[in-house]
Amino acid sequence: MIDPRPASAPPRRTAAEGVYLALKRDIITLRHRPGAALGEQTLADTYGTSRVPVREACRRLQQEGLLTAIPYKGYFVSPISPKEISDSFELRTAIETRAVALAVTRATDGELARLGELAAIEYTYSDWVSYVEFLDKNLGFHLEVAALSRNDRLFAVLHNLLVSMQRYFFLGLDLGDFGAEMRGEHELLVRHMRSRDAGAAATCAEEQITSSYERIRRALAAADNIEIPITEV
Amino acid sequence: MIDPRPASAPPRRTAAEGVYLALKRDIITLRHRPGAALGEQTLADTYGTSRVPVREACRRLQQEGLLTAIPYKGYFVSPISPKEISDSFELRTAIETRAVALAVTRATDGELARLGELAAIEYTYSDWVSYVEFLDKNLGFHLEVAALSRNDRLFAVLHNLLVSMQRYFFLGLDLGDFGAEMRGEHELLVRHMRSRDAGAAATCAEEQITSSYERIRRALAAADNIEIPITEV
DNA sequence: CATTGCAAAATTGTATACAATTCGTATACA
DNA sequence: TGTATACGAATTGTATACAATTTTGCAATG
Repeated sequence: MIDPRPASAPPRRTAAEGVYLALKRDIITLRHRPGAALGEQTLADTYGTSRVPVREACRRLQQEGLLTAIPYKGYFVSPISPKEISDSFELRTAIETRAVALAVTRATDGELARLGELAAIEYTYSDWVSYVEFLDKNLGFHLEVAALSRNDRLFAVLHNLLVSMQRYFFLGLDLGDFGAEMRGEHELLVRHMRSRDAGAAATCAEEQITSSYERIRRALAAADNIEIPITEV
Repeated sequence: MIDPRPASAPPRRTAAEGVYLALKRDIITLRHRPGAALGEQTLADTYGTSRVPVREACRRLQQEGLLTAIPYKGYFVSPISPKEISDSFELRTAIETRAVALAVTRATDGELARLGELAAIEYTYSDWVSYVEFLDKNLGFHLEVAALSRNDRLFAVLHNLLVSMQRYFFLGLDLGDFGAEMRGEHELLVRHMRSRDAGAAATCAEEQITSSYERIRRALAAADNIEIPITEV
């Protein structure tokens, strides 16, 4: 008899898993500001469990780059520096452009059609709720592209990267009114993919990632004088 | 006062760290065959510690893809499948070609000169010791290229990937007599980098990674009839 | 003979206690 | 005043005990 569980079993609902998810959410949404000091005992008290599950959660988040451990000081929410943002986008470009090219050669027409549906997302400017919803759907779109590459290892790495990059969008930066533009970009990308032009699709993806980075960079520069939680430890 | 420790502090010599390193080495060198079953208690006995440090080590190795956990069965050394090898090389190509291109634009002449020294490595065919030594130096060369990209995040991901791929070279496959050829490839790559031609260097790197993959693929196909620890769980 | 129920065994998850290490600070001393 | 040092506080690391969950073997039953 074959194990009835799906290939990648969903993690059991355990205390460690709970702390991991809650802490991750709180870090990504910047409820814990970059640079904030945490401690195993404090976290254990906060989340109502003991230090052991907290340790496990923190080690995972550390490996994902969201937490930084300083021995005998505690855990710290990894600071967001301009270089970290730049590095992340650079790595993302390297991986995601390849993912797009691979997806073009491997995805079925049906899958690309479905991807087109996922691309039809926007947000309304200065509407926070709509913006957060958009972020979630946008992540889903890019993860789907990654999945269509049919490369599990690539998917895992890109997934981790994209999730940790979500944090940048919660900085409260005024990126501007780009809902429609981004939707257009997404749909253009899918169009290139559906016409099975790997080169054009990859180039298109690279341009879009670059312009996304530029939007953040500009907003960051413009917000230079206000309170941005970019810490220098 | 600035913390006198280097930016990335070397991990303390702790029991968990010890188990992690030993287990990782044993997995990479295939002392633990792919598919082999391990268990927390067994490992704790083996390495002379308790289950807690073992758990931590296993979780890390799991995230790095070297271990697979099956609930209430134990940990298993991740099997090596043709698809896993293919996926890994694909991801490696995506990241390393970009690393090379970035290094070309960012490394100093001195750093590239030093890289040229690291490139001067060979192995003598059918000499296992020389081969293992070569593997280590070869990893060092590619890691140095990654470091010269000046992208910490890219470095971390590529580092993890390259280390886990070392396993493939311990399968006992007869890759053939390519010591001199690979040295030539390395030196050609460095030459392109020193002439600051990012495009040529990236293309060169991609070709070399592909040919490395082809060597493994051919050897794997040739060894199809003999005992290769490619497990299907 | 297949299926179900159940209890024992195995494994993982969690809490707690304690050991080990490091840091900060106060104090002694030159 | 500057420096060394010793001690206490804080933090992480480890072991052990126990609880929770799942698997497995076996027998009973249709």
